[in-house]
Amino acid sequence: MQSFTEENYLKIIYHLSLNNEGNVQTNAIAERMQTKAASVTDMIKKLADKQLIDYKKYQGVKLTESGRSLAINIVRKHRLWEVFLVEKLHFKWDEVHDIAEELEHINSPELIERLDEFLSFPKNDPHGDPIPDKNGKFDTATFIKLSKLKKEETGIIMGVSDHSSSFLKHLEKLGLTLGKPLKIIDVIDFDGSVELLLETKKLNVSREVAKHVLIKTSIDNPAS
Amino acid sequence: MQSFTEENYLKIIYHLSLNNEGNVQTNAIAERMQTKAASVTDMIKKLADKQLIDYKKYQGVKLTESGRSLAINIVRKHRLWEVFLVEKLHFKWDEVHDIAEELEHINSPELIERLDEFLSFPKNDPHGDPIPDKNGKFDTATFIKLSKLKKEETGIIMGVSDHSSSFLKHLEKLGLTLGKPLKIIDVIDFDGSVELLLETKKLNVSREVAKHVLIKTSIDNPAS
DNA sequence: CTAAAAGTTTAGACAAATCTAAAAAAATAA
DNA sequence: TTATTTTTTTAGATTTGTCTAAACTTTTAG
Repeated sequence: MQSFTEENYLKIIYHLSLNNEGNVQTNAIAERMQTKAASVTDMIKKLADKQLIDYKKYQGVKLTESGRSLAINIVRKHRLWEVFLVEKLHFKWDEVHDIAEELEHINSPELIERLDEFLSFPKNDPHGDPIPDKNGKFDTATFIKLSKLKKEETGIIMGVSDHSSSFLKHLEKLGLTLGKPLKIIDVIDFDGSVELLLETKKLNVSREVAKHVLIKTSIDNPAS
Repeated sequence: MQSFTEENYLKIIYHLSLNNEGNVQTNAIAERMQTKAASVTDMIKKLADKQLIDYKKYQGVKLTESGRSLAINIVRKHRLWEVFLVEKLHFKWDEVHDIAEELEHINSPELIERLDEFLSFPKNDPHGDPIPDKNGKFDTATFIKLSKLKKEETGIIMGVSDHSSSFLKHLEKLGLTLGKPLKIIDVIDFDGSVELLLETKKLNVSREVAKHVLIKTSIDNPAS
């Protein structure tokens, strides 16, 4: 069994390895863990001893099969608890991260299977992220950033790539919530902001925001 | 904020102080914490520094107001999670203790208030123990042990004073579950075992078992 | 009331996770 | 390709919670 700290390292290494292909660097881990590079090196050695990561000095790290499997299980727990908090306890989507961050370390496979069932085996968490099943399999469908859409294109909001409370609160205020359909009216050259029709409402969204909203595109009435 | 370990010490000191009136002894804590007396002394000093317990060398310890309040909050969380596990996730009453032991340390007052509401503000946990409200108040009604009842007396099973899985499984098998009404047919002199009518079923219960079943007595049809 | 037993504390050590400061390796730039 | 910067590692220290062994109080028994 792993300590909370080890679990957090594994989870962070997993998330970092999704963004960049190669090995994960010490400094990147240190930043995410809010700690110092020296501490990361110490922990890295420990995780390598346990065969949870591959590590060669100065070359960064990579999860092994068992390390990856542990990390995905933590992600599964985190996202299931987020669903519970939003669906059952009526928390808002910007309020659940920190609580799920604690709950994800509760160690009881039986509990998680029953929770999954209680929630009717959800496929996605309240931010649209896919929930791995108990074997670690999950939808890898990647959505396109709102900022990549062109004039006239349409789609549905499927997720976000920034989970900060301030960003989520802002989206809420704009009405940009999961499942909402939208159509691009125009992309403004000057600042890259996006003018769009959200259901029936017209609004302008900054490029910064558009970069973190994930869209499933759809064919917009091709006959017209 | 307290560490998990500190919280466990407070909780154990609280439980021990319910049984015997005086101060709680180092060795008693050590036994419950599965640790050594020397370790307990170290922790005791730390908790005393934080003004969570009163401590004089060789004299045992006693919770202060704030220590007691923290301990009761942990008990509240433990019992609410047990209700959740049994009522919502359909665990059996003998399966929930260890999981609740982990969940009780999750630190989010908002979470606990919402959980309480989600569960419709239960007054008792699955073993009949009272759940403190958010101000730390709770029913102090103490029930009588089944082993204290006399021939002809009747009552309802309200709780248990042993929470071990083996004991609870045994009760389940006998049909001795919360809310069941019973009447004493006879108390056997030889071994102190109790013959009783449980609803319509006659059965014999050992003295050891009877000592850990808690009863609310009722007047048994005094007219007859 | 003293001697033995029981219970408690101290002293010194250890493992886990962290830190600072300094050394070493790798990457980058002139 | 050498010098500088960036990144990473090592060395040594700190904190938390634990331990063993020994010393010290308190309680109990004769």
